Formats: sequence, structure tokens, C-alpha cells
Amino acid sequence: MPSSTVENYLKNILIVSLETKSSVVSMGKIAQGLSVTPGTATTMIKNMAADGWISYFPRKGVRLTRKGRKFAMSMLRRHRLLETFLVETLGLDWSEIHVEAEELEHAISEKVLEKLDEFLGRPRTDPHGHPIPTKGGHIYRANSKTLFLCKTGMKVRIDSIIDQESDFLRFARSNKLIPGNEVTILSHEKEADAIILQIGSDNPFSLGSRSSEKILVSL
Amino acid sequence: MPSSTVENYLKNILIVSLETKSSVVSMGKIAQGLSVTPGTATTMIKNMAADGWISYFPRKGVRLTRKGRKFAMSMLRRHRLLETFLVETLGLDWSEIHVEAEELEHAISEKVLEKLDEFLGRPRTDPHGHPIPTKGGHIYRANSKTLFLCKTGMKVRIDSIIDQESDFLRFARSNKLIPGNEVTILSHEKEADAIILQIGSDNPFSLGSRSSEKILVSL
DNA sequence: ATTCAAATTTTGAATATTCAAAGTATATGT
DNA sequence: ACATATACTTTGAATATTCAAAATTTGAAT
Repeated sequence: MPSSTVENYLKNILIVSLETKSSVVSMGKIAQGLSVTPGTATTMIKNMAADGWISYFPRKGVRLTRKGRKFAMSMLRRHRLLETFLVETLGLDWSEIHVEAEELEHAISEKVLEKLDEFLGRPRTDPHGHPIPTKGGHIYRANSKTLFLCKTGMKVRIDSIIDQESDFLRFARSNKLIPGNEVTILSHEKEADAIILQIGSDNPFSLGSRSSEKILVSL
Repeated sequence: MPSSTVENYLKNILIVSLETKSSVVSMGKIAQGLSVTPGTATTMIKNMAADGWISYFPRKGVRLTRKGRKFAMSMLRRHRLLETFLVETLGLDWSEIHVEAEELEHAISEKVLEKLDEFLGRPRTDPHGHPIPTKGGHIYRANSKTLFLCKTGMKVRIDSIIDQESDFLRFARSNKLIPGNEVTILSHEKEADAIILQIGSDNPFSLGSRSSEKILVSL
């Protein structure tokens, strides 16, 4: 069994790998994602490679082995099921659950997780709209794109919010940028680097490119 | 904040201290309770004393400071609330919950615990019948004694089961030795070192002194 | 080709926790 | 009073994880 530190590294590598759609993840991204110095990441990665979690390509990056990917998926499953539980059952705030789940995911056993999944009614996605990997380690791949790429006039459905920062999540929710909601792109303000949106018949509002890249949508 | 190792030491010291009704706990009991070598316990205890969790009396033992006791109570509260959740909500088996709660108790925050307590309806005791400390760190002290001390003919109510071993818990449950149930002491078999019990109108059965000391009852 | 900045690796050191084995104190029985 | 078993402490060493700072590699720009 991996230590919780190794669990964190694995989960992070998987997430970056899914986000960037690239199986090789750079050392920089790893160090940044785990908030450690680059040297720490190098040391850790070498140990993990020796234990067969990843393949390490010096100065290039790292790729999950089959074993590593399987474990990382199971971490993601824990994380997302726990987030679902914290919101649905305990009524915690959307913006608080990430940090809490980050702790609990290392402590919950497969047995308890299975009971929790059953109790929650085997949900497919977490409260952010992210798909929950199956027990077998498969993940549902939506054909989402970022809101930033949508053309003027399009009406799309929000699939998920990528960013985990409380501040952004709070902002998103207060503007009804919530998975499932429909958004209409009213216009693109090239100079202001923003897009103007409307949800239902609410007042339109604008979103910078930075933020609009954090929101995944589909038709 | 203490590390989870320190959390374990604190909780264990508190439990032994409650069990033996003595505020000073010997090094031997500590090492044994945490399954570490005596030398490890000594080293650890000295660090904990330096951090103000306990008072250390060399070759005598250890006593929780006010700060240490408060924290230890909060650990016990976490543990027992989690056990309650695992049984009541997720339907885990009585005999499995101790180990699971032992992991989760280090990962659950005060905020989540508060929500969980509310969700469970603020239970007073865990599934073993042990009282759950309040948020303020107080514990309900039942005037229980062990089943072993009861006289022939007495009819008593089971308050709690002390032992956390799965095997014993399974045995206890299959014989209806469950908190809340009423037991009649039919006789004491001095030679056999056992007492004969009956629960309701079930078949009477016998229990050795060792086991009958693990069951707390009251009138 | 050469230079420079960015990314990465190496090195040396620190922390917390653990063990095994050797040493010391205490209490108990004769 | 003395020997001894038991309980406890000390010592030296190992592990995992981390950092800061120095050294190296790489790729891009001149």
C-alpha cells in the first residue's frame, strides 16, 4: 500500500494528465500541484518509479504505469464520492468540500467507500459535475469544451467547474454557474477580453477569458 | 495541531485512564496500547511532555494536562460518532467499525464532525453503548459495574462492551449481549470460574470470568 | 554557434517516528 | 540484606519526507 503522500502524488499526476490530455506530466506541474519544491518532487518521483507506480523519463516527466493509474483512479473515486457525500448528505458548502475530502480520501477503506456509494445511490458525477470513476477504474469522458471556445449565440449546458479554489467556486455559484444550468453566449468583447453571458432570463454578466476557461460545457 | 501519532497517544492515555479510574498511566500500558516498543513510548512521551500535552513522571507514568485531556476527549468524540455513523447510516458490521473509525478520526474536521453529529440526531452513546463526549469535552459517567461482580439472581441492563476485538464483539452479539438488553444472572459456578446467564427467555449460557469482566451493566 | 533563462537534478541537512539492544532503577521474595 | 525479575530509559541507527541552495541540462533567441 502506498503512503498518503504517494497517494497524493498519484492523484495529482492523474488529474493533470486528464486535464492536459497528455499521458506524460512534467516535473514542474507535479511540484506545483503538490506545493513542494522541485527537488522534493524529483526525489519522490524516483522512489515512486522504483516502486512501479510510474515511469520516469529524466528531464521529460512522468507517466503512470497501469498499476499507478488504477490506484490514482481509485483515489479520484474516493475524492469525488466523498465530496458528493459532504454536499448531499451533510449539507456542507460547495466551496468547503474539496479540502475536507482531500483529508478523508486517505482514511476511508474500500469497504466503507462501497457502502457510501450504495447509500448515495451510486452517483455518476460529483457536485462540481466531474464524473466519478467506477470501481473498475473507468471514467466517463464527456465531450465537453471550455466556455471560452463557444461562439456567440450558442446555448450550452454546464458540465463542470475545473477550478477548486473556494473563492472561484463561491463566485461561480452566486452567478448560477452550476453544473446542469444552461448558458447563452450573448457576445464576445474582444477588447475587454471577456464574454457576455446570460443564464435563463437573469441579468447578463461578463466573464474574463481566464475564468471562462475554467468552465466546461457541452451542447 | 498534533500529528496523528500524537492524537493516538492522547486518545489511548485517556481511555486507559478512564478504564483504570486512575489519572496516572504507566509507560507499559502506553507502549502496549499503541503496539510500540517501550523505548519508542518513552521517546514519544518526552516530546509530548515538552509540547504540553502531558505531565511526565519518569519511571512512574504520565498524566494528561488540561490541554491534553481536552484534545483526547475530542478524539474520543470523533471516534465514537464515527462508529455510530458507520453502523447506523452505512450499516457496517458492529465488529468492523472500530478499525475503520480509527483511521477516519484523524481526517475528519470539526466542521464535518458537527454536521455529522447533527445528521445523526446528536446521539448520546455509540453502538457499543459507550458515552460520546460532548463538544465541550465532558463525558457522561454511568454508574456501571462489570457483569462479573453481579450477584446470583440479579437482573441488570447491559450498558457497554469494553473489548474492541472483532472476535469478542461477534461472539457478544450472537449471544444477544448488546447494550440495552436485560440479563439475569442465574448462578455462579465457582469451580468452573463462570457465571450462567439468561437473556429474556432464551436458552441460558455460561460466560467465563475473563469475558464477564468485559461487560458493563447497571440496574 | 553562443548565450541566457527556465526547468530539472543533485547535495546536504532537518524532522518525526520507529526499532533493537544495552543499561539502569525498583520492588519483591527469600 | 541480596539477588533477581520486571519495568523503564538510553543510545545508535533506520525510514520517509521535506527544504534550500548549488549545479546541470535544455531549448529558444540572438
